[in-house]
Amino acid sequence: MHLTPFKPVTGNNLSEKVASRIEAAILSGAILPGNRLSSERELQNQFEVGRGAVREALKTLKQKGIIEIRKGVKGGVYVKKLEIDNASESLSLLLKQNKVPIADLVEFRDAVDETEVLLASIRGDKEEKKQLVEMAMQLSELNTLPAGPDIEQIKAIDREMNLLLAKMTKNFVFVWMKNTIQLSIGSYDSLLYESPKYRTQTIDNWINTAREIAAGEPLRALSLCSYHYVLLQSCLRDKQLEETGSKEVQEKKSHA
Amino acid sequence: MHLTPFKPVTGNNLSEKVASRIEAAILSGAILPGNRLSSERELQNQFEVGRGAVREALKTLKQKGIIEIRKGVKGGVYVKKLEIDNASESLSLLLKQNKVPIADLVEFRDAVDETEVLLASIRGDKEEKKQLVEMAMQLSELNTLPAGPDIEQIKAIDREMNLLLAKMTKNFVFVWMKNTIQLSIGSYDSLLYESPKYRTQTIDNWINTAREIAAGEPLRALSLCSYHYVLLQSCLRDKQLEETGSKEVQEKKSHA
DNA sequence: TCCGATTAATGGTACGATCATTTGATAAAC
DNA sequence: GTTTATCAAATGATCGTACCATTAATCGGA
Repeated sequence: MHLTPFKPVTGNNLSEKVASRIEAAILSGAILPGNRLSSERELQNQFEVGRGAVREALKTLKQKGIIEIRKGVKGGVYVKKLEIDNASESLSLLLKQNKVPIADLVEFRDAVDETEVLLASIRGDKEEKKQLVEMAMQLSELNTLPAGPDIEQIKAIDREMNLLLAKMTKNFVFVWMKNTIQLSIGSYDSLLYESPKYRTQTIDNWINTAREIAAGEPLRALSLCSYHYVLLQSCLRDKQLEETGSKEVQEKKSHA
Repeated sequence: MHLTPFKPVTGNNLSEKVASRIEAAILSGAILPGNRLSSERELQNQFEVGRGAVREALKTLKQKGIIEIRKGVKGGVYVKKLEIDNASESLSLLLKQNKVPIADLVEFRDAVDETEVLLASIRGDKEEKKQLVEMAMQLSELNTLPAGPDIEQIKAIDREMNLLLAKMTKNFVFVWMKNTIQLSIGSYDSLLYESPKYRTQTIDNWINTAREIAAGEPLRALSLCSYHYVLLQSCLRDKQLEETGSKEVQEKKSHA
C-alpha cells in the first residue's frame, strides 16, 4: 500500500491549498518523477475535501507541467519529469526545482548584464542616472553606519538598483529577465553583502559603475560590471569550500 | 447585454477545449484586458457543458495568469492585464500577447547569442563542432538545388543549428532561453531566408561562423555572429518600409 | 441626504450518478 | 500450451443539484 503523506485541509480556496500541498510534496523531492501519487478518489479521502476541489487542484498542477494524469486502471496522478522542453512556459519553475546549477545562472546573468550596462549608459535618462548614483551612495552610507552596516537594507537597495538598471535599457525583455533571475539568484547574490571581505568591495564597485554609467562611459562601466562577477564567483568559491563531503555526494546525485 | 462570442463545444477533454477557446478569444484581442467575460453559469450555457468543466478550464487559465476570478455580484471572469511583473512565470505568454516589441526581443537575443557563440566555441565537443559545420554546408546545398532553394528545409536546419549552438554552451539557461525565444522570434528570423537578397548572405555567414567556432576562434566567430544581426535588422527595416499607413496607426495605438 | 438592512448574483464546495477508457483477469478457441 | 476474445474493476471525465459565503446593488427609514 501507499503511504499517505497528506493531512486533511480546511479553509477557503481549498483547491489552491490542496494544489500547494501536493506541489510542495513534489518539489521537496518526497515523491520522485515517474511515481504515482494517488487516484482522485484517494486524494479526496486523504485531504477530506470534495472531488471537485481535487480536480481543480490537479488542473492547476497539470498546467504548471509538474504532474501528468492517466485514465483507467493504474491511472491517477503521476509526477512528471520536468525537462527543459516541457518548461518553456516557466523558467522560474526550473529554477525552483534546482534543475539549473547556480553557476549556469550566474554565467547567464553575467552575459545579460554586460549588454544591460551598455544599453543603460546609452539610453538611460538623466534622472535615472542621477538616481542610480544616489542609490549607490546610499549603499556606502548604510555600510558605514556607527551601529554597523544595515545588511538587509543594503540588499534591498541592491535589488532596486538592478531593476532600475534593467529599466534603463528601455527594453522589456531585459526587465522581465532581471525580474525572473532576481527571484532565484537573489539569495546567492546577497552572499556578497554578508561577508565583510566582499561587502565593501562590492559597494565600491557599484559606486564606480554607477558613475561611469552616469558619465556615459559604457566601456568603462562594462569592465566594472565584469568585476562584480569576479567578486561573486570568488565569494561562491569560498562558500563551496566551507561545505562538507556529504553535500558533495548530494551534488553528484542531483547531477546524475 | 453581452455578445456571446462562443459556440457550443463537444468532444473529449472538454475542459481543455473550453480553456483553449477562451484563451484564443483573449489572445486574439477580441476581449480587452479589464473586461468581464461572463459568469461561470453563463459560460456553462454558452458552451453547453457542465459547470465543473468550466471551472476546470478557468483554473487552467488562472494559472496561466491571463484571467482573474471575482466573487459576488458583478463577479465572474475578468481578463487580466498581463504585465511584466505578473508574468515572471511566463515569457512566452508575454511574447504571444505582443506585449514585447519585436525589436526588443531581437536586441536581447543578440546579447545572449554573443556570449553563446563564445561559450560554444570554447566548450563545444569536437563532434558537435563537426556537426555544426556539416549543417551549415547542408544549408548551402539546399540553397543551390537545381529545382530552386528548399526554404522550409533551410529554416528547419537553421533552427536546429541554433539549438545545437545553445547546447554547446553546456549551460541549461542558454538552452532554455533559446527554446523560448525561438518559438516567438522564429517567424521573424526566417524572413532572412525568404528574400533571395539576404538568403545567400545569411547562409554564407553561418558557414563562416560555424567554421570559426569549429576552429576554436571565439572572437572571429563573435564578429561574424554580430553580422547576422546586421542582416536581420536590415531585413526587418526593408519589411517595415513595405507596410502601409494604416499599420502605422495600429502601431501607435498599441504603444499607447 | 445618508446609513443600514435586504436581496440577488456569483464563486466555492460537496455529493452522487453515469459514461468512456484502460488494464488485468478469465474463459474460450485453436 | 498458446492465443484470442470477453468480462470486470479501477479510474478519469462529465453532468446535475444543492447549499454556503461573499459581494455589490437596492431599498427603506432616520
